[in-house]
Amino acid sequence: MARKKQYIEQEVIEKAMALFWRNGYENTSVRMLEKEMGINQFSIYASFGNKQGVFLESIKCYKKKIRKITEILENSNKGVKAIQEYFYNFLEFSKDAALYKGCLVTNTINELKENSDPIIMHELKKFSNDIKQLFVRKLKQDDSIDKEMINKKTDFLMNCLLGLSISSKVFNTKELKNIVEMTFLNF
Amino acid sequence: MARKKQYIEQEVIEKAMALFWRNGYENTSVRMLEKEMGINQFSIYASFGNKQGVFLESIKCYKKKIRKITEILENSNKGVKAIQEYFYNFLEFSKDAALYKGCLVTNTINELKENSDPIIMHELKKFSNDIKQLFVRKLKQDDSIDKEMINKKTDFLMNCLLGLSISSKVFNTKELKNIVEMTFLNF
DNA sequence: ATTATAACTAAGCACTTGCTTAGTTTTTGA
DNA sequence: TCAAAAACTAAGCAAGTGCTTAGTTATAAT
Repeated sequence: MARKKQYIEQEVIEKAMALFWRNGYENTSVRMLEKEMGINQFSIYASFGNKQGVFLESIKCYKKKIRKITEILENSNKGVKAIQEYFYNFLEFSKDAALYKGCLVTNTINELKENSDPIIMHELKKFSNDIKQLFVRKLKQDDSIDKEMINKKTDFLMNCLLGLSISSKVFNTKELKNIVEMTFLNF
Repeated sequence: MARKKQYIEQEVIEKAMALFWRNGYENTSVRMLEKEMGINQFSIYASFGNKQGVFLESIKCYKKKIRKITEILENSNKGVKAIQEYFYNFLEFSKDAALYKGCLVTNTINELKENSDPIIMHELKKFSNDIKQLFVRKLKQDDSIDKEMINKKTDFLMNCLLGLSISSKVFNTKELKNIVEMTFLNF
C-alpha cells in the first residue's frame, strides 16, 4: 500500500556511527549525517526521531561491533592475561587506516557534560560499567580473592583503558603497545 | 589622549579560562564568554583578536595556575615518588568544589581533531610534552639508567595521567586516589 | 486503473554561531 | 576648552544549527 524505503536502516546507521566516532557528537551536524548516510534529513528524522536517536542507535551499532573483542575476553579463562589481550585488541579495533579514533563511548563521555544530555550519558555509563564488571570477573579468575583489591585493580585498569582513548591521538602504535606492556608488567 | 579600559585583561582571561575548562572549546560560545568575562564582544575582539585568541591566552593562564604543582615536582629529588605526589596534587588541582573538571589541556586535545585548529593543537601538544620531559627527568633521578625503559615508563605514566582526566568525570575521590595508589604500586 | 499510504525532495523555520560595524561616550594632551 | 583617540554599546551580518512542512512520487491493495 505504500512506497518502499530506499535505504537499509542498519546500513546507514553504520555510516552515522563512523562519522560520530571521527567527529564526536556535537561536532557532527545533521547536514553532515545527511551526506554521510546518503539519505535526506526527512528520512533521518522519520527513521530515528532526532539527532539523539541517531546517536543512540549508533551506540548500539558500536556495541555490536566491539562485541567481537569483548566476547573473546568473556570466553577466556586466562584472567588478567586475557584483559591484556583485550587492551591490544582494543588498539587494533580503534585504529582506522593508520588513524586512531579512540573509543566512541569514552570520547563522548569526555565531550558531554552530565546535564547536557542525561539520556545519552546514562547509556554511555551503562556501557563502561559493563566492561568494568567484565574486568572484575576476569580478575576473580586469578589467585586474588580480596574483593577490595579486585575493585582497586579494576579501577586502575579502567583508568589505563580510558587513557588509551586519548593517548591513541597523541602516541604512535609502538608507544601505545609499550604502554599496554607497562600496564601489565608487575601486575 | 584616550579612554581607559574598564577591565583588566588578566582578570577577564581568568574567567574565560574557567569557562573553557568547564565546557570545552567548541561548547563555549562568544556570547557565553561575554557574560562570564563581563565585557562586550567588541572588547573581547579588541583585546584578543578572536575566540582562538581568547583560548590561547586562557592556556597561558592555565599554565601559570598549574605551575604551582609542576614547580613542586621540578624542585623535588624524590624521583618517581615525587611524580606520584604530582598525581595527587593534580587531582586536588582539577577539583572545583566537589566537581572535577579534568585537565583543560587534555580535555581540549580530546575534543579537537588535528585539522580543526592546528595552532591550538600545537600549543596543547607542546604543553603535554613539557610534562612528559619533566617526568623523564624525575625518573632519571632513580636507579634506572636504561633510556629505553625510562621512555616506556614515562609513556605509561602519561597514559595514566591522561586517563585521570576522564576518570575524574566518572569516579569519586576515593576511587581516584586508589587509582593513583595502584599506578605506583610495584612501579 | 484507481486510490490510500508511506517515502521521498527541497525549501524554509527559528535560533545560535563567530565576527563586524555604525554610532556614542569617555579621557587626555594641547 | 575642545578636539583627537581609544573604549564603549548595541544592532546586525552571513553562515550554520536541529528540525519541520508543503508538495511530489512510488507502491501495493482494491
